[in-house]
Amino acid sequence: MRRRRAGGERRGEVLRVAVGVLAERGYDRTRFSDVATAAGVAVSTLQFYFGSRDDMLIEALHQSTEEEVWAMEQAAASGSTPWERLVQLLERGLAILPVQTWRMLLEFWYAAARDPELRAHSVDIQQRYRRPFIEAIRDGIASGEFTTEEDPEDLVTVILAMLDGMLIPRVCDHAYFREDRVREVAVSTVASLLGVKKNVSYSAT
Amino acid sequence: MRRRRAGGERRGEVLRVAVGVLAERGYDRTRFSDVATAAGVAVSTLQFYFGSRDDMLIEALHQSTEEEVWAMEQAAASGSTPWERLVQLLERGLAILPVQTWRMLLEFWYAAARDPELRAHSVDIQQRYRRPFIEAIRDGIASGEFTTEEDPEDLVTVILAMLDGMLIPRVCDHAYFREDRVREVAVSTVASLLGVKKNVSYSAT
Amino acid sequence: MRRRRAGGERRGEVLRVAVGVLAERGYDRTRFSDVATAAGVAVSTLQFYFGSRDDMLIEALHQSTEEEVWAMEQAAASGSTPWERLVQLLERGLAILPVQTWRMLLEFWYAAARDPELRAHSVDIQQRYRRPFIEAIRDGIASGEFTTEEDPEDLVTVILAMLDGMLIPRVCDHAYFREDRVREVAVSTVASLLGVKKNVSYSAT
Amino acid sequence: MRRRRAGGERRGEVLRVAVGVLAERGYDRTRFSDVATAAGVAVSTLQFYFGSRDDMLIEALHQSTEEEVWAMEQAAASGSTPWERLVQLLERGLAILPVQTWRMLLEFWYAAARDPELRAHSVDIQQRYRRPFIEAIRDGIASGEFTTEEDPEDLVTVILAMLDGMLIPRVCDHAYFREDRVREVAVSTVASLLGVKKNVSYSAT
DNA sequence: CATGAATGAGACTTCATTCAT
DNA sequence: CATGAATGAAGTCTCATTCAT
Repeated sequence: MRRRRAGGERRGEVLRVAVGVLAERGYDRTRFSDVATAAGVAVSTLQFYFGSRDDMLIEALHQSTEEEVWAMEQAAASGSTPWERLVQLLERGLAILPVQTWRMLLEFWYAAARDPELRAHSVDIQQRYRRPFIEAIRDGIASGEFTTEEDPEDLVTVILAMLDGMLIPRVCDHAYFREDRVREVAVSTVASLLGVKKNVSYSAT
Repeated sequence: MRRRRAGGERRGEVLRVAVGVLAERGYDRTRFSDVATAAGVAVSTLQFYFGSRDDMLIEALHQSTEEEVWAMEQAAASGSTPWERLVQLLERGLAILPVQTWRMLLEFWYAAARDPELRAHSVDIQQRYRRPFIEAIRDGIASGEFTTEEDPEDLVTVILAMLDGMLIPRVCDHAYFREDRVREVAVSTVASLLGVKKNVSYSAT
Repeated sequence: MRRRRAGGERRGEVLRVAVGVLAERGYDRTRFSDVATAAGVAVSTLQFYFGSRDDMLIEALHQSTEEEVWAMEQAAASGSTPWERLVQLLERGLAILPVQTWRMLLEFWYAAARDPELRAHSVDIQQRYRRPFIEAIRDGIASGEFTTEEDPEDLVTVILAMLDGMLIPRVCDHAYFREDRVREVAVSTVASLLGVKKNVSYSAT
Repeated sequence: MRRRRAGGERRGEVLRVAVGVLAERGYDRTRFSDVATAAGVAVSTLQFYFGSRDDMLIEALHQSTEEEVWAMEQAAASGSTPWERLVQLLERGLAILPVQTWRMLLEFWYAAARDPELRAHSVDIQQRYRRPFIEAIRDGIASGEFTTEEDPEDLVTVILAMLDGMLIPRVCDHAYFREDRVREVAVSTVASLLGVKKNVSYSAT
């Protein structure tokens, strides 16, 4: 079983360092000594804080995904109409963020593909991630703002796949991935999918 | 230096086994002994065949991605009109395949995010992966079959992101991912993006 | 990179054991497990102390040659006249010491013949080894005690070659090598080389 | 037990290659594959020729020391007076030869220090090596050409130690070792040791 | 609270050797 | 005669973990 021990106030700082190292090196290549060096503490201190190596890394994954979900929930709160909310959500998913953010997300999904406990967590994360999208679309359909015959669930699955799929060119730093152009195309894709008129809608952002 | 090609006929079979084990366990957790056991050969035989563990796994990644690209190129050849070709490509990307296939692909992108040599290969793979899509869209625009003002390059980036993003629910076995529904939504998304009438077009498949 | 200094007090003792094992078995045949067994510690402890096998052995070589140089410098300090000092130096080089001492010295020169870093060290060691000889001879020439037209540098090269050459019969335990007789011949050789009257001088020892 | 198998005519050439590789790399670091690469044959061919790795290397050591003894015996035959013969012997020992020669000799003594079989061989080699020196000195004493009260055996021990000791600066490529100067000093050392007048004698060479 | 010392488990790698052809 | 395929033995190295302070 994974323990979670207490520690001094530096624990929080060290966890943040661990997140960075994890994003940089990847789960299986992040050793205690990497984090220890980066944080300027002894290996045994990490064990004192977090227990085992897995505990440390899992906590780092939880922490960073939690932040990402929270950011998405915030984004949904900042628009008034369904389409505006949806655009805010898309903007967040399409934002130009430090590559570390994307690496960590990919890290999480990759790890969740094999670790049962992480997989369970990933189900939870995914649901909370999807919710604001689903609600925006449901609202838009209800109000007649959106026109579609598809189930909002499936629409969101496709929309989020589109966003998630961009992790790959981002972490691989693929040249064909032109952030600005892609944002526009992605938004207009969603617009056409929901029967929203592009010009009007996107200018709303 | 990475050695290439040593060993007799069994080498090919063993490589195929290595692909399977790699998909199952992931790069960093695939040990020589795992593959040796699965293939029924000695660990030292693997080293005789491939040189080092890394060489073995990288060759496995190359091999399997090569197959995937090849499958995509085949798919493009089987349609007559641009839209039919595009649908064939989408069908392949959306096909119900053994989860091992998706795991291996994610494995590849994940590994390419950190290994410079793999990253270089990933650029090449990605270009070849994109090409049939780009050509189909260019042809469709040229013939007037598709209506869009976006650059085909960016359209493909988004379309492939959509397909790639589905790797995540697939490898994590997320329940919200309903293969059949998603295929339909994805195809109609592309249709609407290119100004193709859904009903007519999708029935063509 | 070679790590330096880790571990507690036992490190020094263990290093001494390593010197012994190295003299006994030779560089390339001294395994971690040999030293570990001899020292009564775990193999991983040796790695904790020294880093790698090479680091351990090189430190052992440094340590023991250092001692040898030091002994020679001590010997030079114990004579008053140049000839007496020289005889002390010769005595040290000709002393009846445990065969381990000679083995270790041969080990060092042998290893230095191929390892660049050790070779550099060997240059330094050799210079310090030669110095007391050179000084004694220079002093003897200056005071008129020695009569020679050769450069002291070259004289020392030959004298030290004579001493070093005895490593071979010693480590091979060759029967023709009669310690006592050889000491006398060697000293009288040096005496005649420097124009010193044997009887008087050698009795001084 | 060490076997010695037969082989085609290339065996002799390959053995010569093995001698070179052995001098270059040292006993313990000379692998089958090193010799195989250098000789352009397969590893299994070496085993076919020589049996085991040890057999191959021991044979290489025997071969090269044999040549060295033979060269010394030749040198002794080329002088008429005892002193001339002795000078010829010294000249051979002091000759400027490829460093590989010295490396191989050191290799032999080093190996003989630990391998019982090689040690036995080294006793034999040493005796044959010493003989021409001893005979020259005995002859010189008998003829009154040399004046000494020491036992020729011990004199040779010291003289050969002087020559052997030069292996070290040679294989380590020490700068203080000035071949030409050292040859002169060494010969005059022997001259003074035997009561031979330097000027006359060395000019005889 | 935090750390350094010490260790065991587990993996990669090297390399001589066996065997069939 | 010579070689390539395949393997087992043995060693080094990495790293998480335990323990005493």
